[in-house]
Amino acid sequence: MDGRKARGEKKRRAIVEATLRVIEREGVAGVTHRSVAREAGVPTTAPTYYFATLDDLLIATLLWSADEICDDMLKIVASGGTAGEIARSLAQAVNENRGRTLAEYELYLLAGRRPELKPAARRWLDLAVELARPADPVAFRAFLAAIDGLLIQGLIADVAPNEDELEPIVSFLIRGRDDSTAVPREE
Amino acid sequence: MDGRKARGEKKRRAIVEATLRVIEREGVAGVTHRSVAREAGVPTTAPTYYFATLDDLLIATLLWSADEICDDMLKIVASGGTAGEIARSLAQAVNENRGRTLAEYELYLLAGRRPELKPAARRWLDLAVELARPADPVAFRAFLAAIDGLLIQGLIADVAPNEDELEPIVSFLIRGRDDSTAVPREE
DNA sequence: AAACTTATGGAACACTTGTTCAGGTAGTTG
DNA sequence: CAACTACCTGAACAAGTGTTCCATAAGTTT
Repeated sequence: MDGRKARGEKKRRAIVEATLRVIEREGVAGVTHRSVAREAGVPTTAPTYYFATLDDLLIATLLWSADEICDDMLKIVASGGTAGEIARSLAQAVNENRGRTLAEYELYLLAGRRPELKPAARRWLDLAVELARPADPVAFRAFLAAIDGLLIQGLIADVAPNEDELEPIVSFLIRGRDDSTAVPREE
Repeated sequence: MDGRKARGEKKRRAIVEATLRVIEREGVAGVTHRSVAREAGVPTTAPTYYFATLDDLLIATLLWSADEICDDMLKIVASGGTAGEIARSLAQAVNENRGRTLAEYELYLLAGRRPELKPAARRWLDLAVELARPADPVAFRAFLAAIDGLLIQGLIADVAPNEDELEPIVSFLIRGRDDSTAVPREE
């Protein structure tokens, strides 16, 4: 094992994390080699060294962000996956984690223009289907679509909705899915 | 009436339309004074002349795009507003008009970072509520959220969904709203 | 510890960007 | 038709961009 490579891997990840922070703060438009380097506290040319092109850096950030989204979802499912849990998570996403959510959607749209990124962007959707094994696929797809819509609309609301406002909507979507299996399967 | 001003107004609008075309093609990232000028067939400095800053140009484009979205929605409502009509519209948005839809969502997110743009970005939502006067506001909000979700998820699907795939989902969302006003499936 | 390899970073380059500005031009007015 | 004014634009500039390159430092192997 080469210690040099290990250190490199670490710095590489630090750069990706810094990129996500830059996007949270200034949007994808604010991502430049220099701004990322400043944020990560590495030399100006480090991002160029680790990522052939600026695009590659954004792609790596999207992939990493996609992983995090999946992790978050697993946590929600693990904690029961009730309407209340989901509503709390959504409320957090558009309030405390507003910047992060905004960043995730900017990266989401990036995938709209890069076919090779699509699988990563929608990984959480596939994972959700796999975990829930919905009895009524149509209702479940409506539910998943509404999640995205609630988040994105929460981002452009004058005051972002809180848990209590979201809960009835989420509840409606779950109930509508199939009354007999109101709660998603646990593991 | 000064003919000079009339001509200016026309050119101003041409620049905004060119901006939207650039966003469709290359994304917000591709918008520069020069790229817009090239697209509109006007001198390089014309965009700067008509819009104090590049931001102002994007803002004007968002406002114009918001108007168009509202127009489209009015058309759908005028044509009956059935699940089938809505599904056809959504299918068009993620297929024939894919670029346009992508552009609209990029501008949407722009509003997430510019509070003053939020009202314009969600105008179609307010208009929808006004037109529908929903009996069940919770269900209607779920429906509106799902619209956004279906579009954005359609943009990152490997193959965008067509009218027939969307119709059951839209239908489910409308039916859930209020069983007594369920729309009979045609075709 | 010497030889070797790989990671690293500062300086530099060519390029594009947003924006300024002074002059010219077209439409309006007396 | 001459004077005027408001609109418009081409050239130019300073600032910031992505990326290259090579000298150097750091780590590994012999």
